[in-house]
Amino acid sequence: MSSATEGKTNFIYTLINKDLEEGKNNGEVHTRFPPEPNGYLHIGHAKALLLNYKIALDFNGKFNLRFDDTNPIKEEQMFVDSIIADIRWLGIDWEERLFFSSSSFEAKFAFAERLIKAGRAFVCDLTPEEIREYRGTLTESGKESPYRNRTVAENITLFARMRSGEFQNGARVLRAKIDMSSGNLNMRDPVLYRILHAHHHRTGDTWCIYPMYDFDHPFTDVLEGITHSLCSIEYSDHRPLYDWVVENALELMPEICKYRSQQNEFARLNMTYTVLSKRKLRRLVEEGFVHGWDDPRMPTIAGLRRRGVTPAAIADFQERVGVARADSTVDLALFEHCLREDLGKTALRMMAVLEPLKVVITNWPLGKIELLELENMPDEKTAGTRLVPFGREIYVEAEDFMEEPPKKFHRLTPGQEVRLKGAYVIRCEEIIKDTAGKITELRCTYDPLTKSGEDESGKKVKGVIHWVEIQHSVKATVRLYDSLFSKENPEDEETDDFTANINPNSLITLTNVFVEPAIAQAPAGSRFQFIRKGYFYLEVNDASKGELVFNRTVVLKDTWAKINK
RNA sequence: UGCCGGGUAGUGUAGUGGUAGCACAACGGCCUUUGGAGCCGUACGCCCAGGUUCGAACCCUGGCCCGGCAGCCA
Repeated sequence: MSSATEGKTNFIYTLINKDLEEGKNNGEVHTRFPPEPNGYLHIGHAKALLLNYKIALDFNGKFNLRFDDTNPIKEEQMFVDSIIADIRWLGIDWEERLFFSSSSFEAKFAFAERLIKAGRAFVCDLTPEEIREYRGTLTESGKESPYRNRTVAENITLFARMRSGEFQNGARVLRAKIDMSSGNLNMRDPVLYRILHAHHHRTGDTWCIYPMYDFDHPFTDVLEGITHSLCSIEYSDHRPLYDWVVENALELMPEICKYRSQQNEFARLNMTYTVLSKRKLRRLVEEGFVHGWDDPRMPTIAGLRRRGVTPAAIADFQERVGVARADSTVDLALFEHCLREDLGKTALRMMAVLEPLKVVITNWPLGKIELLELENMPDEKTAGTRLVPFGREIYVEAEDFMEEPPKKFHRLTPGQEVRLKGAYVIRCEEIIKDTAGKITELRCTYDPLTKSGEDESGKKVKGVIHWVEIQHSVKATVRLYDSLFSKENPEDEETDDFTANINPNSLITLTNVFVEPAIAQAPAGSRFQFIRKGYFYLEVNDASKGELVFNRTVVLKDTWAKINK
């Protein structure tokens, strides 16, 4: 046991430690992350990815990035690119070990030939429908293919002819000769190769036969020297077949197969208020419920990135979630906690008024602007300070004023003073309304003795609100994101269609937002805490177009909202 | 009802024969120029029933409940 793994206790670390004690694979630990390039990575993939990566780190081993590209019909180079970008962004380093299953198709073909020669594989002419019928059912055993006893020579010839392109898609397959009466369907002479006349994004038209996952994956693991091949629970039933392939690889291809790779399964991630299946995410995109795979409401890595989520928060989340074999659904609140924790110690505090209410401070001299020095992070002095202009006309948050406040409302009311954050204490003297009775402006007075940091008034006000001086403020657009679904579990509940549970308020766009001038100087990609409102990601800052767009990453914890319920 | 896997606070996860812990959430309080952060505290759990044992979350037996599997997908 290495000291690096102390403190981490999960069944995978336990089994790896045991393997190490037993001296398996020369005491090496080598993991991999094997995405299929047919879609975008999401937070569930990040769990698997980081798990594999950290195992390699913790056990002083190696980690490979490998694209499982054995099905040219579904896979595209575009996804290879996006997946690589996402994994890089997460901070994963695969060093020089970027691999593609398709790179070793030739070795796999040779392995298949040896299986044939060993009498352990055969070319089968049954149609797909017939193969299904012959396979039997969950409760009845299958029956052997009439082609099962072809001679080695005939099989070799037919397999070569499959490769050379003589047959149409689906005409023939190569199958393993295992056991048609096995209780495990995967062992009932599984298909190893199928004919697919399709252009592959890497091998082009070199091949018209492609290996199946169950044949390709274990063999590739062995080739790459993977010691621990982690996958999700639904592959448990495939493990005997995985082992069958590994055993045969070791026996029949000893010149290139040295490692006894082993598969172990863990439960995939589920989270409340979202869906994590490629099929469902695809529906959200294709049916226009979101604006694309990288919509900030999507649980995709690309979406989370635009949302303002940090790689550190994702990594922290992955560790806290842990890993086990039991099905589980993690509370979204845990993810949000990880976000706030990371952002809380890295994001500068700034002021922005999302829904402005004009306040005129009647006893402030006309035209006078005072520059106030505010801390960028109150709990972290090294983050420094900035100057914030203050003047006669400011905006405050509309919700921070109430004419007839409920009990415990600590903000601005006709009878109650509040402090403007980093500035002065003000009192509301007059409410201006339009003809409809809507409040359009407040007339307030300030107390000159209450300047922040040099208060001589002795006043103890309960409330502190944020504000922005109008003249120097910068207008911005803010996208308020909330969870995409309004139900903890979007997929059960009474409806049979998860899209019925989409949160109609998952995106609210505010275009009349005013931010303090310092924020407008920041480059796109910056993250801020808007005081009292939440964490925001500056997605676009294009001065030439006057465009300033923020995405809300996560709200602050809100005790008042809770009291109010 | 074939094969495989799984059930520890609300959620997630430790603990593999010796006082059931941790985190998030919840609740109460303190503190606060963010109703943020921080601090202190409270409550809640071994699926059930038998058995073995001085002693069982852990071992045995029998139930119950949940998940996966019949692509030439991965």
